[in-house]
Amino acid sequence: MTEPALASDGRVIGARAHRTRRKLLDATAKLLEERGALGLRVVDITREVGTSPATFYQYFPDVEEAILVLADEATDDTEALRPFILTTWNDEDGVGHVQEFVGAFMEYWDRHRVILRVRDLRAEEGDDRFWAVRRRGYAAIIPELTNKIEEAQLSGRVSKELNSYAAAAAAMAMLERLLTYRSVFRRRGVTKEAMAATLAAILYETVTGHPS
Amino acid sequence: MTEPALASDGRVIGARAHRTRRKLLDATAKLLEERGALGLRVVDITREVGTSPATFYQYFPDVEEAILVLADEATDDTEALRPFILTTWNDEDGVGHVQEFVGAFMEYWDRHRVILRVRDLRAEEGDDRFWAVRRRGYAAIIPELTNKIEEAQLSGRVSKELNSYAAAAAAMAMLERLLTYRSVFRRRGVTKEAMAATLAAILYETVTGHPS
DNA sequence: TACGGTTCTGACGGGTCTTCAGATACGCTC
DNA sequence: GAGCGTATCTGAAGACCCGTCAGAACCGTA
Repeated sequence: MTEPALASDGRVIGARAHRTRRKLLDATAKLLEERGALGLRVVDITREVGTSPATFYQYFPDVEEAILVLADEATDDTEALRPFILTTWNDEDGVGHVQEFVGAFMEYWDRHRVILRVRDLRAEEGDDRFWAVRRRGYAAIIPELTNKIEEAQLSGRVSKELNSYAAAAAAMAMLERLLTYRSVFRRRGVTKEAMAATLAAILYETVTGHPS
Repeated sequence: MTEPALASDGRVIGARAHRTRRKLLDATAKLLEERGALGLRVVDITREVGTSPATFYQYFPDVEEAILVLADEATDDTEALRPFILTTWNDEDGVGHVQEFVGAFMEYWDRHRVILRVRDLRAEEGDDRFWAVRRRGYAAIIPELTNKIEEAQLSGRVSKELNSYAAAAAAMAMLERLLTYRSVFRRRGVTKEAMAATLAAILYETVTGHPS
């Protein structure tokens, strides 16, 4: 993904244009952070960069497309999580491995939360492009979790009643969702570490069936 | 909540105005469904109702405020879930009770998904009003789940390492998140029932510590 | 310095936002 | 069921945003 960028007329763009496009993307991310997805206008983005609206349309048909590109970039970063999920979670330090995975996931989410939120909203609203990006992100993770659950089911540690895919998705959903609420936990006095530990414990039990 | 509505100049509104306001809210919900949160404009809402933009501003300072009202109404409906969570989940038909709760939750979510999505987005983006509405919704549920988990911890069925509040929130997060992905499960051949069963199983185990 | 292609933007027609002041129509009284 | 007062609605207007295009500015090269 993230192919060589094109201008709206289809031509391959040069170095200067690439820098401009980059600045526009960065400004989009910044304003998304500051004002949220609903109040995001082309003029604001270009003002932020110090260029004209017309320039924006050279590179993106609309604001949503710029967000889509950002979402795609964030999705590339899912690779950072792969190493943590390719290890076995069944050896003596299983819990430790899971904790590392959860830690990596938390960091990943922190890096990209603003974009991922909009990605997920648009995907849920039924936009196919965001849907595809989202799926690509999970394709790196859910199948591995599904495998782990199926292993656990074969050894009888996890009930065969569970649909392994649904359970894997549930585990991811839980992680993902909770990370958006860090501030709530903080207010309630739950530290980042306690939260990571709890998430890891639930994940460990759900996925491997080992008691935690 | 959902106090007697006021017009933007502060006066209490009469029956006719109430009907107009209602139509505007319904149109907002409808367009939110059809076009999503990003492409929602005042003109479209008023065109849908067959009135003028000026009328909209009689009742709401902006589109977001109308969505906030809808979110508040959806939150009132959380009451429908209370009966299912006030039962004990520790008697012989514990799993059955959990399944009923999950079923009710799925229906609740189906009724309000479009609104709840935006509510959560805006809450996560840091808007205090949406945040408060959201918290009110969970206040009806999470404390009860937290109690159940603490009970289970006292009887030694659930690890005392878990932060009970975080675990309760995790369980809710999982439910909530997954329900937005019904269509994915459908495509993968997971039926609504299988999904409900899997969710109930995970929830039952997480909250009561009984093996499922 | 002059040239050619790449990149940027001023300016425009068309739409939306938001606010008033004034028009309308509801529902109440007689 | 006519007339009235007020609650409610809206047309119109100024400001701003969208999206496009033709032409201007820029940059690298020779």
